[in-house]
Amino acid sequence: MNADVARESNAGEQTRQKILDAAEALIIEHGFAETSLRAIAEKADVNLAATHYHFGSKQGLLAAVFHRRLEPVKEARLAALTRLEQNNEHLKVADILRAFFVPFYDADDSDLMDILPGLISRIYAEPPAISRPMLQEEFSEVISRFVAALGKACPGIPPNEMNWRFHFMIGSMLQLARFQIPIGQTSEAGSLKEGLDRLVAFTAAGIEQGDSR
Amino acid sequence: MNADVARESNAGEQTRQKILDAAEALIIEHGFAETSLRAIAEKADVNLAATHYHFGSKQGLLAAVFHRRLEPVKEARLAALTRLEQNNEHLKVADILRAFFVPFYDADDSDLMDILPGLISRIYAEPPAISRPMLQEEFSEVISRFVAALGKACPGIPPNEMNWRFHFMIGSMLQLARFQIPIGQTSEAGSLKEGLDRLVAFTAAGIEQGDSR
DNA sequence: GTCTATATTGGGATAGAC
DNA sequence: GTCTATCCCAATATAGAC
Repeated sequence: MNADVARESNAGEQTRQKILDAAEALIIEHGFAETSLRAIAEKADVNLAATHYHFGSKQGLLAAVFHRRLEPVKEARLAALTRLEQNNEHLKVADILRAFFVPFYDADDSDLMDILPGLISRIYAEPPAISRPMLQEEFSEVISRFVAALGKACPGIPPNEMNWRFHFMIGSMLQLARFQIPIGQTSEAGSLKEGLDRLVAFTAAGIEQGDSR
Repeated sequence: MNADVARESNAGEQTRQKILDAAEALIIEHGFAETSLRAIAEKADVNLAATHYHFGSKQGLLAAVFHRRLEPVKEARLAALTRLEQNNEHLKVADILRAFFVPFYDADDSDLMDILPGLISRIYAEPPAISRPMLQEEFSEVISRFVAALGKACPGIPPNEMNWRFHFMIGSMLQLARFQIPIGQTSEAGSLKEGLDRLVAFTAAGIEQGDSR
């Protein structure tokens, strides 16, 4: 993984990556509107003009930052679900949810594990005019496949209702992403892994609710 | 309600309110960082300098905007829970959750109903350095009282675990606040009221999960 | 308490040399 | 493809008259 970065030996591509890395870190920490191109260029140790050369505008940089991370998550989620469907006749809700969460919280690359939740929760924090199209673009396929799988696992729940439950599930997921531990709780040894288990249990209960199996 | 606004007849207080109203609307629509004092002054039809006179700085205005709305919500939530506890021996989880949600989604004043969800989801969207202290300040008492009530309603669940479930519940609530309908869903006649019922059902299932009653 | 006018900063974007 | 220098604008904030 990440061989694409190492392989690029020309200076231009390296600069591009440095800018993306710096922008990503600053956006996670401060949000998009609060992050200036100047701050990004300084942290990346490149010239300010390079940001415009590579990405055209601040908006273009935003899109690139997000797309670089979201694309692999999308693929991993779809692949995990496909694997699940091939190996089992009847899927359990908790397994489907895990296939959805794991590429997000628990990437193979442990650096990514620190990055993804913070980054995605930022997208959702953007004004709907910005976040809606981006989420639609990056996630509509994933959402429809997972909602369908959940519907199949819970035959009693109509599709429209399952859409809503999926919606609430996303909210819980984001809450874990934003604040790793509950507000007002003193720091706890338990890792993100423990939060993930709790998230699966909580959302599975909400999704299965009222279904007769 | 809102007699405090009408009573203030001196011009200063009227200006203050106009600024707060305008700022609130713009923050809900665009977010805090994206809203300029100029835009606020223009919408409020007051002079730019008046914003500084009344609130000192942009940050000060932010705090005032939020506090004006959060204080009544806090009081309403605590009062609703107290009323519930006085009239029943054993509370149902769904009723406790309703006492928490209703002052938020379903205020008496129907204008407020449009304002509160959008505003509160904005607070959570702010960088943690800003949102954490504000949420702690405004909500810690409410959280501890509601978590305690939920714990009493579900004797099988340890307090630490209930903290987590409460945390996830907040996430679902915010998701409904941010996007009134699920992403990718075509507009639906159902009002916010319908979403509220679904929210109660979803979160109650997650909170009661594993409890033996 | 409200206004006009202005100081000052910071940020996005671009031109043009190398 | 990268740099320096600069343009231009928008924004926060303040000074001082009324």
